[in-house]
Amino acid sequence: MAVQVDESHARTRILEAARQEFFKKGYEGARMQAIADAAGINKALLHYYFNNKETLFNEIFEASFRKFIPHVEEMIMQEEDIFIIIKKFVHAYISLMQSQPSLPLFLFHEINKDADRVFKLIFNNAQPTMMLHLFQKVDKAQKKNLIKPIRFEQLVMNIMSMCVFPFLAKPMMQRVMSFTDSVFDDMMEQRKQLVADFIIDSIQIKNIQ
Amino acid sequence: MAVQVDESHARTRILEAARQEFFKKGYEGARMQAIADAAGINKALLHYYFNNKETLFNEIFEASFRKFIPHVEEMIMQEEDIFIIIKKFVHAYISLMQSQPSLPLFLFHEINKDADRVFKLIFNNAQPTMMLHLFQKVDKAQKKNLIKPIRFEQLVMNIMSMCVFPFLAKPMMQRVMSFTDSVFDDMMEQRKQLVADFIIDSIQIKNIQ
DNA sequence: GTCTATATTCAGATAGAC
DNA sequence: GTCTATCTGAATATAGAC
Repeated sequence: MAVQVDESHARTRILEAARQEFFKKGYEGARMQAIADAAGINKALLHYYFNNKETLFNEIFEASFRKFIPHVEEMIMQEEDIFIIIKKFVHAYISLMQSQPSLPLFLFHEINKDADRVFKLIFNNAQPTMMLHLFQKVDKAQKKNLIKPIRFEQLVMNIMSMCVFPFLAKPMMQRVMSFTDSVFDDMMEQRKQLVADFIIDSIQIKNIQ
Repeated sequence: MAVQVDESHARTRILEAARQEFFKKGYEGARMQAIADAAGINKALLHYYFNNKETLFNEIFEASFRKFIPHVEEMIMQEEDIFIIIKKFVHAYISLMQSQPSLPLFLFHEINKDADRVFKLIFNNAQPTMMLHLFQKVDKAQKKNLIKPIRFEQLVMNIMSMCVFPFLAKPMMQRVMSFTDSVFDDMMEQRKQLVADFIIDSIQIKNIQ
């Protein structure tokens, strides 16, 4: 007898509908009615599966937040060439954004409203160690005179900026610079290479002989 | 007889309180009660000055949006050296963000919810021509072989990313990389120089003789 | 212009039938 | 599990005194 293994269709549809609604509108802007409609059910059933709006939200938020920090720790630890690390990091981040384009705006908006609440919700799991590993590799490369002496935090800001910002600013940029969705997609695909090159070009110490 | 020239204190205080509340919480998250409290008045008086929440919001949104595009058109038109243009552009943008740190998140969030509504509200005034002027200068510099052949849109993305993103990601970055407000402020001050150099380093064609 | 008190609206939540 | 109908509460908005 199939002990209900399959996440009954309704529950799954609710989660997907809720994710989209919360991502687009934020917590307060999201409507339970809209979620129910998108999932093809009614509000009562929503409350049957998830007691209330906050429960539903938290479930989605936690899962989303974990995704925002890409799983590249192992790669960083194993790889020695700092330029390859940067290339792979950029690639991983842009790919993540492509698969979840409205994730960062959602996260930043919620964090902005109440950072403490958010981080309490998240950091029962310990602080991610990715940054530490990255720092060590950058530090080593600087000591070997492979890259210029830029402050680590500034370098990370630059990399993350160029990977994530376009997805935050997309609707605005599209208006100001008049390009279509398809052009945007092409640009983002290009950026996997372009951003990595851009970073490397600017930090690399070129030995001119 | 002083024909009420002075924007009676209350109205000014309301606008300032409302700006902060809307910037932090977004339209739906903002509370008229909170605005009234912060302005040191009560809700009824809010409705006396501004008929309703939406009116108040629109007033603030329009003014904010205009600010987001810095007034650098004249500078761009007059200056010939593309590297100086970039330096001044970066400086202007970061300075703007320093004076209005939560402006971009607010704008992007509201635009994300309903881009059409927002742009209808804004673009009675014509499309800003800044981008066009900037494009022409970049194009000219490329034809003179001063800078590498990067696509214009990508270059703009890179510049804006590095100027604006840190202010969007601040609370998140502070957690992940553990730095204080004062360190953040110092970093942003540094970035006026650093970002400009970073960009120029990566697009400049160096004539090695 | 500013207030207290009250009305209205609407979204989240519940009761209960099937 | 799923629905219709209803309740509750919170937030916006208004009436009207001073």
